[in-house]
Amino acid sequence: MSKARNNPKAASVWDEVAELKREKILQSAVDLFYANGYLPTTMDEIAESIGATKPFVYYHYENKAELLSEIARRTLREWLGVTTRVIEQALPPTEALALAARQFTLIVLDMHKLVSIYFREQLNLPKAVAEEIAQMRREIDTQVRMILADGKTSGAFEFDDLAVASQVVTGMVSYVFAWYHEPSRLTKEAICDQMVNHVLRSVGAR
Amino acid sequence: MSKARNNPKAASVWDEVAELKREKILQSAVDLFYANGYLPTTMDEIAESIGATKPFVYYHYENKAELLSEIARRTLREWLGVTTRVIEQALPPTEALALAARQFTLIVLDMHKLVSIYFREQLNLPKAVAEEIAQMRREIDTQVRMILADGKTSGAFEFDDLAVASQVVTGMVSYVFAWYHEPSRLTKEAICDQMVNHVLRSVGAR
DNA sequence: AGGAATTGCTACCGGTCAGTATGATGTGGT
DNA sequence: ACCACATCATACTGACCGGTAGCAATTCCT
Repeated sequence: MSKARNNPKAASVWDEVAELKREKILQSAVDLFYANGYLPTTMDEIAESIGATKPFVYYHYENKAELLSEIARRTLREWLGVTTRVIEQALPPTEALALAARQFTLIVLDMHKLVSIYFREQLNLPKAVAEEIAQMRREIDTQVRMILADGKTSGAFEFDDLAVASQVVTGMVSYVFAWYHEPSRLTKEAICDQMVNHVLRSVGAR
Repeated sequence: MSKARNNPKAASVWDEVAELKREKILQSAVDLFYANGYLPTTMDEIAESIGATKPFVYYHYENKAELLSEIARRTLREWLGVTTRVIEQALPPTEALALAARQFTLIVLDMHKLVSIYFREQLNLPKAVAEEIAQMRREIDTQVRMILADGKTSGAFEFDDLAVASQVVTGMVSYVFAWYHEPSRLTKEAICDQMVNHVLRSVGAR
């Protein structure tokens, strides 16, 4: 996309502008994908909603699938970041799970259009990207299991099957995307607090 | 669809045959919608997969959206049936919630293709059907809240916000559709057992 | 200023697909 | 035997949309 320039200073300015355009396009795509779905949304609509034309979009993105891929990648990147940072801190299991649940929920709330699109449109991701995303999900799952297994052996948690518990926890939190919408009666912080409590209780934390 | 016939006996036989054809078509649609998504699936594919042609399908179903609508209706009908029957029994809150969670989970497992399609393709439902389905969801939510509120006032449950708790419970169970697939390491009964435990703990049942 | 590369638009193509017009075939009633 | 209707196939259409070719405008460097 960003062709090499002679002047490195001008190049960085240029890159910044191009990045801004890409961001505008993506935001437009997010709004439309969220409201009308990925397939029914046309590239013309995306372009029109920012007062541009289809070739403008194609100049900045390879194709339609690239927009969806970017949305999925951003979502998973954030989630993976949460679990990775929590693991690194080596906290006691209850605190680790509480922190992960809180941050995870906050991401679902803050990026809830992105998250919704990701869940709905997984099938429309190009094969290669789907595999890449699946890999990230496996990593997240592994890290969640580490926290849960840690808590089970230490007696902090109480549940039967590790795989089910891990899916229950991620499911409970992820599913917030399906019912949260703005304006909300509760603040994001209040919702996070509640979710942390529910998550902790669901795995039998004392 | 089923035109009135003179002979009532012949009519009932005819109806039975027609119903069988409709069912075959729907099963084919379910498999294809599940594997490839609603929009990418063509009516030709649905017809072909049962060795028929497109007009055959159109003779038995008004249009493509009717197939999706039927899938959504069946799913919601089952769920609503569960909560309604549980409420009717007027059990103590813990038992009521346990029973509802178990049956709800079992439906997600048994009809997991239908459930997956419903969640993914909600946006593609015709406006009228979407409203009809939303109404059923509200009824389910109301009934779940009744059970939870009952348990909270009686001291059997312990949680903060009723709306959040209700979504957490339904979410946890519904989300099973996202990770369950056959063949499964655990039996359906084992999964139901686990889910009941997680659900009860998540609302602080002691 | 002049030229070249970057950036964007107008206009079009090719393919797909829901839905249908028309007619062939079978089946039951009389 | 013959009609009338239900049932389904062949073949088509009309609309839509992702993607692109080719040209116009703008900008940046010298």
